[in-house]
Amino acid sequence: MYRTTMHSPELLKGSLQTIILKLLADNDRMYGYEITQKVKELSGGKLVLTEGALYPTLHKLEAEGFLKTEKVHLGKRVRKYYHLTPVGKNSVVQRIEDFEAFISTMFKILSINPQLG
Amino acid sequence: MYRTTMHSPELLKGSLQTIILKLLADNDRMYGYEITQKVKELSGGKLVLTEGALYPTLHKLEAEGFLKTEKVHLGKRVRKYYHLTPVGKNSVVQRIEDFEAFISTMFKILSINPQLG
DNA sequence: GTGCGATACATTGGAGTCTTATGTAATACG
DNA sequence: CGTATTACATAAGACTCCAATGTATCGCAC
Repeated sequence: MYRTTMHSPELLKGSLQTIILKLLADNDRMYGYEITQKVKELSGGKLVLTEGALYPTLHKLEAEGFLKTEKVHLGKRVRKYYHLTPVGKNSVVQRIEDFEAFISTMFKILSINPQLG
Repeated sequence: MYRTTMHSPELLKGSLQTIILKLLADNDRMYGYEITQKVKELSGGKLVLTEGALYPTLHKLEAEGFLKTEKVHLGKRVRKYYHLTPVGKNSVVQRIEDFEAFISTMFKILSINPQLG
């Protein structure tokens, strides 16, 4: 997926949108590069987003109405800030619930006790 | 992935191999249809494997040396039992550790408290 | 004795998601 | 000034899974 130092990158498939939406729910507005750095920080370096995964996903979430953008000029450079739309805000709650349901089901199948930290 | 009543089937991508290997670690030998039923049972009906996902995955795991098969004749029908190879047994432990590491990282990013059951 | 649901295997085409590679360009810093 | 970092982006391809389809047997009710 988005490059990881863990052994099974496939596991992460499908969670990138959830990660992005959650970060934007916590931080009001962020730009692409900032998201990659925040993920690296929060995961203790275990998760490193590639741009090839990030930007197409941001564009898709925007096209689907979950995100809005505003361009900010910094000297000659243009930075694109993303923030949640009202629809986006609702979907964050839903997606985290879905993720928790998924984990709960996987714990049952894999016989994992639900108190790992 | 393998059809689910949850809202985000994409989340499950990448975990099918882990599920299969774990079931075979717990049950010594199983055949395809039996695996679909066991997953349905363990997940409380939330996860339903499709054959289009299951059989290619079983064949792939066999080709990679994680599984071996034995054919059992039942009247005119042939049932294919799968069981873990020694390599397969080692990989189960590894994959579950990877899965737990993934969950741990996701919990950090999504600010989820690790005591949902 | 037959029709139907369940059992049991399998393949194919396609959608979706991510990776690798590549491209462009500005800024910071030594 | 050259190199790492910041910052955007796209394109080709791999990989995983789903939906659809195919074949065939078995158990049971009617």
